[in-house]
Amino acid sequence: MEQDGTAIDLETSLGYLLKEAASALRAAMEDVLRPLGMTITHYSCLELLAQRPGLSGSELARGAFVTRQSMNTLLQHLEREGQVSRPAEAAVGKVLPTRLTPRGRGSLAKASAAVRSVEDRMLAGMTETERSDAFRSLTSMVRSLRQDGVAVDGD
Amino acid sequence: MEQDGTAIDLETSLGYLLKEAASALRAAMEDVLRPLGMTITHYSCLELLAQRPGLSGSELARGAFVTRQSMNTLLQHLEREGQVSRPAEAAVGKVLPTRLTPRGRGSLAKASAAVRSVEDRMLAGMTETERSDAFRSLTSMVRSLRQDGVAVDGD
DNA sequence: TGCTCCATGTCAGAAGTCTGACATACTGTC
DNA sequence: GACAGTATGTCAGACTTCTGACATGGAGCA
Repeated sequence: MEQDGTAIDLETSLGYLLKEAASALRAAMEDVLRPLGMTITHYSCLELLAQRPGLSGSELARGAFVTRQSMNTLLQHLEREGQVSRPAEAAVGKVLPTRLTPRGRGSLAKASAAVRSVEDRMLAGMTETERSDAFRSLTSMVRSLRQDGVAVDGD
Repeated sequence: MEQDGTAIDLETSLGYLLKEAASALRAAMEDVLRPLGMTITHYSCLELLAQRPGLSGSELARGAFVTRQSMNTLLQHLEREGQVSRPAEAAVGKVLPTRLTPRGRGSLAKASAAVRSVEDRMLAGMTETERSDAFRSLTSMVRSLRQDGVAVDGD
């Protein structure tokens, strides 16, 4: 039971460091979104819809890195609150294209500014080289990890 | 409501890319840990204890990037299952130093091997330059984001 | 000593997300 | 046309984590 070879050194593990960075970003985003009564998934959903109106629930789920069931719960909530709108029935297939309402756009404007301040702070603490290195290496990490079926929506 | 300046371009956002990479890693780890009946936080807790025996609940929480309340729930569960042990009362202060039991070490051995396979796959898909670039830029991101109070345990 | 401040452990309840399951609709393959 | 395979939306239930709150113990300071 004492094989040293199987242990993972957390101090030098790239996976641990990635988790640490993601955790720091998540905490910082939650800090600025909480005063607005918004969660990260909530914000992500609105931001995705602003950039690509008409996205389906499943597409939004993939873009926000949650299951389509979780996104469905959120969408029903947002629809009741009047932040998004969906047709009662699908025009074609089962896909229900979702769109932002003016109210949703208003919520997003505040949230987007708050999130931008976090991202700006993050970028301000990095050199130009570090930024492009981060972009390149993170892209490579994603590609490596996606080799087999490791989709978020795993059913 | 239509200020283009406030929107965040998800395609080029380093924050979004970081979340994407972390999500891919999380999904890959869950895929290999689920057959072992273990969650990521569960595994993280055991791995931390293996490297630094006697860690307190709060310290484990910080190391696993969850609140101390969540870690407490997990520790009570692990204690009932006989994977970790804690003294009934604190020797000094309120701190309850936690240690792995032989059973816990056994669980960790399997989990650690599984997680290592994921990390190896990730690293195998990256060049040596990308690995060191990732380490450097992620460290910089963490430092930038930690500037103000963005601790995991936020109370 | 007495006081304030901070860290820890814990309980209770709420919120978010997940897995499992089902019905339905499109796609391509024979 | 018939079929299997895949994708979507949804419901139900369970699990994990979170926020809020409280009590306790140590550290620093007047």
